[in-house]
Amino acid sequence: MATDIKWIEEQEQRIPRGGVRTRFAPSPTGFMHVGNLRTALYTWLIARHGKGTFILRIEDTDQGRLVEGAVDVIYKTMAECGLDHDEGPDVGGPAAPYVQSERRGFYGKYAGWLVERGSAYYCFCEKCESEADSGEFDRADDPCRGLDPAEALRRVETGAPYVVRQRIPHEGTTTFHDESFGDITVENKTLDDQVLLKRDGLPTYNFANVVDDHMMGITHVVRGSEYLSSAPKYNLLYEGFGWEVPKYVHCAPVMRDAQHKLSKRDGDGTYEDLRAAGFLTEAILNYVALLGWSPRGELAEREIFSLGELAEVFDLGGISKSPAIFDIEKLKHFNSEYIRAMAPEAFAAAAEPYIRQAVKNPAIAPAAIAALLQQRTEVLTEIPEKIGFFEALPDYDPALYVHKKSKTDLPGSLDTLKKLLPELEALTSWDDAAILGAMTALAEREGVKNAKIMWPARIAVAGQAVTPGGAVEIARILGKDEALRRMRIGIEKLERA
RNA sequence: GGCGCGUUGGUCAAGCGGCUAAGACACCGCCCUUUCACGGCGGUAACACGGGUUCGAUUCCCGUACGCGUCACCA
Repeated sequence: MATDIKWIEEQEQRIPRGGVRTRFAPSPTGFMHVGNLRTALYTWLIARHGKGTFILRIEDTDQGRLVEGAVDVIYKTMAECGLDHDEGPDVGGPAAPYVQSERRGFYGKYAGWLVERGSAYYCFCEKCESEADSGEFDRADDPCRGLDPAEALRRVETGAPYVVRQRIPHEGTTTFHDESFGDITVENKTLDDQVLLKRDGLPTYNFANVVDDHMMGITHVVRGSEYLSSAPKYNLLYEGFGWEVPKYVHCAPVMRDAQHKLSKRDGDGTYEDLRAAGFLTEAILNYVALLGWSPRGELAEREIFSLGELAEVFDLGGISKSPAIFDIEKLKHFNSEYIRAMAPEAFAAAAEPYIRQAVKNPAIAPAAIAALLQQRTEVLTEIPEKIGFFEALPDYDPALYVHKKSKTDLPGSLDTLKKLLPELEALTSWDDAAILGAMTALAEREGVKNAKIMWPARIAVAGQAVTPGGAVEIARILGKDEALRRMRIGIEKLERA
């Protein structure tokens, strides 16, 4: 059971070197929540900023928590977000395989080697665990730690069940450097001899991570700050192996509110949910990028960045050390900015399903409504409720005709509609210019402000005060017959009122 | 509880020894306008607290408080 040094050396030769290499290493346990997405984004940005390599690695060692289809969600989300990877399970690469369960055989060899190097040891005591839990057992007293190596090896070879533990010095301190947190020093005695290889021969996450990151030549290890306190142990592990320590980049968590981290059970906590809620991928990425990172210097006031622009300006120093609260209102703002910046055709395409959800009338072109909506839509899902009146005139309260700013009242509105109706009936063409012309001409003839004509017209035609677009556009889209029919209804209503 | 990390307006945040302490979201007001929206202008609102160091602290150091993380054969 002596370590196969030759094998180790071969692996060493395989390690891809040169340039920045980062990896996103999710475990497929469900959907991608925002904090995860942000980690993926930062990891990708570091690679792209450094003209380096971005790797996708699937960490599926925990069979118990595997979720069906979760790997596909990861692929799909990454692709949709434009976070393309250069190496990964689906595209291969020099450090293949990229799925941890397919790397099973590696970890035991490395663990054995680490034991030989003196930085780990075989632990046979079955009672350690329960006794440690009950506080009756001090890990420092573990007899296995001091066991003669030859004796330990002999017991392993006889088939005695064991785990491999990291041998952490009882004295001294360990200092590691984090790119955003700086130098952090801890006393070694606060660190415990963590398990590296479990009784079933599989590695723990902490061990697999270090081995894989090394074998894949990762230069920047990006992860959540929940790993900050294990970082010293990682450092000791790298040192034990005699490996170069990568740069650490720890990111503060994304919070749902002051008390709660975003988690998968939160309604809008995942990328998928946000998409379903009507948010655009670009807006989500832009917002998430700024949740925990901000550009410095001249760019500090800027907020809108495309993915490519982010890659250009992203710097490790801009990463925040404190948790950020996810604010859906601000995301809405970003979303509306992105919606307004879209090409009209692109917006029409994105909005069409939502428009059709509310307006089935085949005579009405979704694109016509889309044009009215683009400048005033924050989230796509709010569209249906805004345009229901196109499908059917709501039964509205005549009081809507009273509007102080336009100086309209009930009798005045009735008068206006009565005068406007024949004018519109007489029109030979039904476009914005013609309709507007009829309305402004009437206003001029009556010697009143446009608003005094427009307001009653809007109410009559839409049956509500707040609408996308004005009376002219709505009348045009409804078509002459329907628009005039609604005006007659308005007149009836006013006569009865 | 031990250890580690953090703390600028309600939220995201700039600041990195000397500033009237940026900007954005939200909120309020005004203007524009064919309502709402958009846009323009303006406003309310912050350095957690206490000690130092310094000519001078939001900025550096030490405490306190609060928050987060971690102390698994889970990741």
